[in-house]
Amino acid sequence: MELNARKKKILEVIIRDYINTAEPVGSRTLSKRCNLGISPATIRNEMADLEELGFLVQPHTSSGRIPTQQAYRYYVDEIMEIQKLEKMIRTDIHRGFLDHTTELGPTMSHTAQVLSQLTNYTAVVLAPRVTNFNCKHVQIVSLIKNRVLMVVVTQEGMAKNIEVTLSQEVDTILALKLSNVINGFLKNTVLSEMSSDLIDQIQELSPAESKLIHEIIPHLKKALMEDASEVHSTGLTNLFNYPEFSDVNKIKQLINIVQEKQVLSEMMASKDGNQVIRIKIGSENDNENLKDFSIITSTYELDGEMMGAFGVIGPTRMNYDNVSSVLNYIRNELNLHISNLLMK
Amino acid sequence: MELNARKKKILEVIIRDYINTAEPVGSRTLSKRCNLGISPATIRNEMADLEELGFLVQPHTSSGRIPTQQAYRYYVDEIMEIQKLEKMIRTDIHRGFLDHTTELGPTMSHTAQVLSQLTNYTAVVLAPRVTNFNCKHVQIVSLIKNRVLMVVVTQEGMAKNIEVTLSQEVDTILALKLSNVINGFLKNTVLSEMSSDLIDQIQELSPAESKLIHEIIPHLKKALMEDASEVHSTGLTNLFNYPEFSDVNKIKQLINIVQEKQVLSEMMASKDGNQVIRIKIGSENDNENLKDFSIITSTYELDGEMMGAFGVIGPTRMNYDNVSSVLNYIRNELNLHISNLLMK
DNA sequence: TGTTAGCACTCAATTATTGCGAGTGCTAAT
DNA sequence: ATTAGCACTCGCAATAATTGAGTGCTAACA
Repeated sequence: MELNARKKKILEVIIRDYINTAEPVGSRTLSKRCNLGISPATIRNEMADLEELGFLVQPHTSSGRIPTQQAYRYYVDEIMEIQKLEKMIRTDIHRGFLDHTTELGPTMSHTAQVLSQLTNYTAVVLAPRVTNFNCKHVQIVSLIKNRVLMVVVTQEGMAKNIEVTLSQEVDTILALKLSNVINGFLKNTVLSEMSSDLIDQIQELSPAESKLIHEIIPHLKKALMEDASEVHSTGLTNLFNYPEFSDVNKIKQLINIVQEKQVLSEMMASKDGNQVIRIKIGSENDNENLKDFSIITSTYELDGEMMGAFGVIGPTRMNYDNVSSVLNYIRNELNLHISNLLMK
Repeated sequence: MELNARKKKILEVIIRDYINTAEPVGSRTLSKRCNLGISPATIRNEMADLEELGFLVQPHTSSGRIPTQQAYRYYVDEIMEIQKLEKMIRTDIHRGFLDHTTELGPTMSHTAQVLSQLTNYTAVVLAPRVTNFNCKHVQIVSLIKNRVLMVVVTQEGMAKNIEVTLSQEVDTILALKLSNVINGFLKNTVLSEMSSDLIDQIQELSPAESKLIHEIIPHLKKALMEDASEVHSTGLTNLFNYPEFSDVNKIKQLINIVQEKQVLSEMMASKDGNQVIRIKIGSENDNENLKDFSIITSTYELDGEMMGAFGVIGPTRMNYDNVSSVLNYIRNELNLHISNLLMK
């Protein structure tokens, strides 16, 4: 879909204006704002064209026009360019990260904090997942009686707790022994490939111990399959200030989204082409609750492998320029600091 | 403050009615509802008295009256009695707990779930704290380079993770040794009493190891001091349906409360007399954000010692009867199931 | 032929007007 | 002490009038 330069310009100004004010924009006000020296009448003609092409709609006859989702999509694809953030802001962000990157958890919540503050929307950050394939160490800790805690440590130095109840009592000594068995195994292969046969081949186990290992392995596998990566979110109330969310039902939707961490996590982690900044506008989102929102996400990496995702949820009338710039820069920062925290 | 029987009855009916309908209640409708065979005129006189005594207010001249906070307080103290829940509901709850009490985390979130569902308000549950005094085992797990995870296990079989960065690299072997040293120490005394002098007396340590122990202990102490007990909350959106929360600002307040977990946790854990069910109405709450809400809390115990708290946040026009009954029963259930999960 | 001024028209939003009804306080009768 | 009766109050909902930003169309113009 191609537009001539003037239509493009007009569309741009309309979108920018509407993003700022949330008010339908009319030909009169527009002719003042865009210095193209065109009269309102001409603009009206162009606007009529743009409406016919599906870029604009009128909330009611004889009101200004507002951009459609298609318009935002066009704007994002063809008009806007990701700007570099101002030097001052960049250094501010950088300093903030330096103060909060000694541990993984705080880094994640700080990221969410910064995101929501810089964009004035709701921020979501997905912590790195602990999965099957990069598990380098398992420590079994006796809790009480037949309850144990399994701590799984990944190659990158992340940890995940799994609490289970076993059929027999496990004391500290036994817990240590079980840990050793599993870790010995982990030297040669990955957890997901540990089968019953392999367990039975292990020499030094008593029948009771063998039985425990047989119980433990499926629990480990199962827990590592679930991608229950932690989700941090902030700035929920930021959106309350925008007029489109003065409706309590919209707010309900938003809260439902943020609370369904599982869904959110899957959605954000899903790859979509190779784009660094992914923009989903309104109904482009699969999730029913997100139909009235736009969401912009990005990912952070370690040695080229995707570790986690982060992004911003806001109205479809979102400041796509600014958010993209912010995400872009935060992405760099995260990549930088994550590689200090984790290692391959 | 004493009221004669009739005034008391009238006040009761007004409160009950207002709790149900959120509408100011007038003398006419009242005379029908309360079968005391009194005419509206008489009721009007009584109501005027009750207003003078501070139990009722009129939103505007010539409308019905609504109860004041003082009225709710009187109702809670002098009128209402905690009912036993219906048999059917009791068994329902009990069954539900049986299905969700194999682990501590799920038990907590299930409790929150049940609470919010039974009351239709917002539920909050505080998981047991892991503190200094009942720590029986510490397991140090090497994460990567100089980063380690310390798992603290309590007498009761709860665990807490503490992630720290140390000055030297710690491998699996060293982590084990450090764990042993600390656990050896724990046999005789509690963590909070471990001093520099005592560490230096330990024989088997190399200077490097000694240095690490010197670093680790303060981290442990500090982490166990913070009472960052986990907070589970559910049913945030339940309150949205009540007319008093159709205002976005009220909702903002609520979200702020629930998000400030630290504050919430302190508030709920604070003892207040020896009451089993604690009721705070509107401005009886210290927290500014809670001034428009009522909160009813209770605690669960293990061997007579308080483990955690749970409760419900709702409008001051809260169904105090029902919520109290529910909390009362849930408290018993929790005490029962917690003692299966944890042990002294 | 593209642009613009002018004009009649539309329609949401605001303000004013009215009527209704649930409620009150007061007084006089029971 | 209680109650019926009555005049009065005032929020609320419905209706009507007003305003104003915006449009589409037509005719004139460069």
